[in-house]
Amino acid sequence: MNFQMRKQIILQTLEQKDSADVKELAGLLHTSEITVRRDLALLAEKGLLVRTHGGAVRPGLAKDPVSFINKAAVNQAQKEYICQLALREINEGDTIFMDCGSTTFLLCPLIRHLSIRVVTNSLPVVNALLDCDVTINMAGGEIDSKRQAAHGLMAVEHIHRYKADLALLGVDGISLANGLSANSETEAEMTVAMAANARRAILLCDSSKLEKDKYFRFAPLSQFDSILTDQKITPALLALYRQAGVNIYNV
Amino acid sequence: MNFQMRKQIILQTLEQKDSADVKELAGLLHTSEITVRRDLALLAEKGLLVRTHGGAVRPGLAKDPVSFINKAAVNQAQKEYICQLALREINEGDTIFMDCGSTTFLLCPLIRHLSIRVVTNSLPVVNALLDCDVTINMAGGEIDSKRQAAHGLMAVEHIHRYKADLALLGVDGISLANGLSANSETEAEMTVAMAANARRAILLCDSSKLEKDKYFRFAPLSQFDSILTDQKITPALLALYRQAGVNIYNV
DNA sequence: TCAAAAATAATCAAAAACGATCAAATACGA
DNA sequence: TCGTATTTGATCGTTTTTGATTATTTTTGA
Repeated sequence: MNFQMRKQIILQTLEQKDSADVKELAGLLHTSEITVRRDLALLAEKGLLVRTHGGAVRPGLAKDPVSFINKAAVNQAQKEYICQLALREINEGDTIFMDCGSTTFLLCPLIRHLSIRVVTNSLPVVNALLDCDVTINMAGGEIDSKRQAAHGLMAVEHIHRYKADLALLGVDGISLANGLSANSETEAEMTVAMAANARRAILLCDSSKLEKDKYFRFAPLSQFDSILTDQKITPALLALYRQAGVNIYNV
Repeated sequence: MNFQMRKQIILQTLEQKDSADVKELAGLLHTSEITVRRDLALLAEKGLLVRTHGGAVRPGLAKDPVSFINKAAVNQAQKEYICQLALREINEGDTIFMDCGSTTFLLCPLIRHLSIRVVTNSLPVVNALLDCDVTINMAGGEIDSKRQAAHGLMAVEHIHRYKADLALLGVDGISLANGLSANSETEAEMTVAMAANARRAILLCDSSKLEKDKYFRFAPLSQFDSILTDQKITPALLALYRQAGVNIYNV
């Protein structure tokens, strides 16, 4: 058993299990722990793995988990429910716009295995979709540190260069009277741009945001194809929206 | 049993088992170990196999699976030294291009307190500069999962929309004879675009990459203002570069 | 925070493999 | 058959790899 062979087995093991410890590898390779350590040091030097105390992990695993602000925790159950509804709207091969909402972020784990193309301005979404079957396209521009997303002229221009089958959009507030409203103009701009360049634009909106107006009104409901919400919405409100001609779904 | 016959058997054995040792082959070929070694040396010279201590492996097996993530760990001390040199080139108020190299990534912690604007195509750089005094602008486009960076037409176009005071660029290989070379065309494209749109373009290049040619040659040294490297460079090499008119610094 | 346990790095020694050199065997042509 | 060239094998000093030992560092749990 020479170094090349051990290297194969070590890298293969890491590929399968993400990590391995020195004892385990020594047994697997029928060699001593010191030899394993030496091998790991060599492979780490080439960046083929990352050493840990007692073993090694795949390089991808060691990259610092980016600490994204997790608004997702608020109303998470409802948001995850909405994600399930959104998932049914996605077809293999689609190109999809996803904005920087917390709901779209929660959708990411559910679409990693799909052969689709995602165009987004959200850093957390990009991060959640790295190394999977999804082709990612990020809109460039000035980065808003708070929202961890690209906004502004360049970002909007970027979106206008693409045509998507579907836009999945979060929104801060919706009301029948005033349509969509947001806490920030730049975010609203992005929502409008994505909706304008997608064949279908769907709003992901948990029931707590319905009939809430935020400070900046920016679009009528008629510009969107449908709203996906959760089961906490009252039947009366649901009926009211439908009566107004809005396609709103919670099942 | 002549050399041609042995060659057949050796290559066939490697094809079947991926590797073989000298003892084993000597038995198989009914010959001495020294003869096997001589055969292996000849075959290795032609690239038909790769020698190891005690035997040989198939050429494919010895190749390192390319992994771009966490190259930062390789030669980290030298790279951090280069970052110190680069830091001196940056002035408050500057707009700076930074590409997706591991050296530029290591520079991030050192510039978080500066009031500058950074335009980059690298996700790790963006992440490392979130929530600090730096204004970040990310180039949009298709995301290369391996390199964790935006590349391609849109990304290059994005860069061309901006003008920077300084471009800090990593590079895979530099040689006096062939100039800059890279492992990937898309990365080279970005390097060229950034250099073209910056008042000063500086190469960050640890000494291990000097006089190394990678597979894609893409730019002459004359397009760059200077090279920053580390102290492991030999004085002879340093003199050689300076004699050729290259501004190269390691202090 | 400290102390025990685990893992590591450093040093050294042994074993295996290697390269160089030379001698023997073999093949080949005149 | 002889002489030469090529291939093969043997020997020996050198290098590489491996494993053992011990001191140091890192981790972990109180």
